[in-house]
Amino acid sequence: MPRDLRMSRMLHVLIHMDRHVDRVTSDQIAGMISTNAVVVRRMMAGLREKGIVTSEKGHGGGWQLARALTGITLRDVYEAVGCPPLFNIGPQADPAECLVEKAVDARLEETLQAAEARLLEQFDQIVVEDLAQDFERRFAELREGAVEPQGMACHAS
Amino acid sequence: MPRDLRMSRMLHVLIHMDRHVDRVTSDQIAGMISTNAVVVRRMMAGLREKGIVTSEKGHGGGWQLARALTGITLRDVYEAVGCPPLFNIGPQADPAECLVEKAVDARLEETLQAAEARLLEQFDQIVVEDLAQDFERRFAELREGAVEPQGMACHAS
DNA sequence: AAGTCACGCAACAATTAAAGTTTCATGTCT
DNA sequence: AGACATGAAACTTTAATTGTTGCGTGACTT
Repeated sequence: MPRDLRMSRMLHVLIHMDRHVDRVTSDQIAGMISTNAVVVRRMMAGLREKGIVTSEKGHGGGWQLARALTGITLRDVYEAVGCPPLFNIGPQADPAECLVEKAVDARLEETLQAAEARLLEQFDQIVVEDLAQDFERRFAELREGAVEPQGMACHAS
Repeated sequence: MPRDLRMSRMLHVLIHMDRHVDRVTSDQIAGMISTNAVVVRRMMAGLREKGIVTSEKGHGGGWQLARALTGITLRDVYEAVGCPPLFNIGPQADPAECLVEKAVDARLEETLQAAEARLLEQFDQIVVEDLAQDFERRFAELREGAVEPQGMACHAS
């Protein structure tokens, strides 16, 4: 299995929603991240449950941001997409019988847990607005340079 | 896909090899970790290339430890099994065109890289002997308690 | 010299979770 | 009524580890 892209994709979408559009449909979002509307709804449902976005059915409906990007941390988004396992390595899931294996598993788990805690702390300290400003810095640099600024808002705008 | 178990499994095997047996066949190792000999050879080949174990063909052959456990770090074992990706999450592999996506991917990658570097430092500072002593502590505690010490060397001894 | 044991290697099948797809139902605006 | 958009269920596809089978090679035993 390749890596879990949900968090990365949702961050991408949130910034577009804040900077470029007021209300978007699942189909438009699907265009941004090269997938289809059902996959989008699946992921966005998690964001809605966390109060990050709202959805409206029917004609003229779609998705809207519910909070400013300054109030959304990477941790919020990570949890919104269902807290997928952070690590690809580790001991087997079900507890071992062998004492050697138990000792190995415990130490490995402990080390990974500590790393996970540190990473989640990082996620707590970064808000999506930080990433949006990273984008604007890149955009400004591109305009200053000799190249014309194409691809600013990918497929969406 | 479940988690990558190779590192955990090889740590388990190395401790058994040091504490319980002098020379083991792939089949015996397969019995320890509940798999078959081919899977074992695949993983052990990496350890051999790193100089951690040696192998001998033919009658009476098998695998032997080449170094003391005090000289083998978790990092060594991690690299020996091929440096599998540590994280299950992250941005997509191929570089994005959209500037927003680029900014998101760069920041996420940077954060994960930092976490990876910290974790690998931890792996550098733990030697397999440390885990072996964890095991012996557990074993001693079990003998002191009222329970008989079964399952000391799992299926192997 | 024959036989057995054990690694080396190549090719293929099984498993698992994310991602992708299809279909239908529900709600809302014009 | 009709068009649009989300909600939800069921199924297929994909990618990587793991599991399996078969054959070749080397080494010890009798």
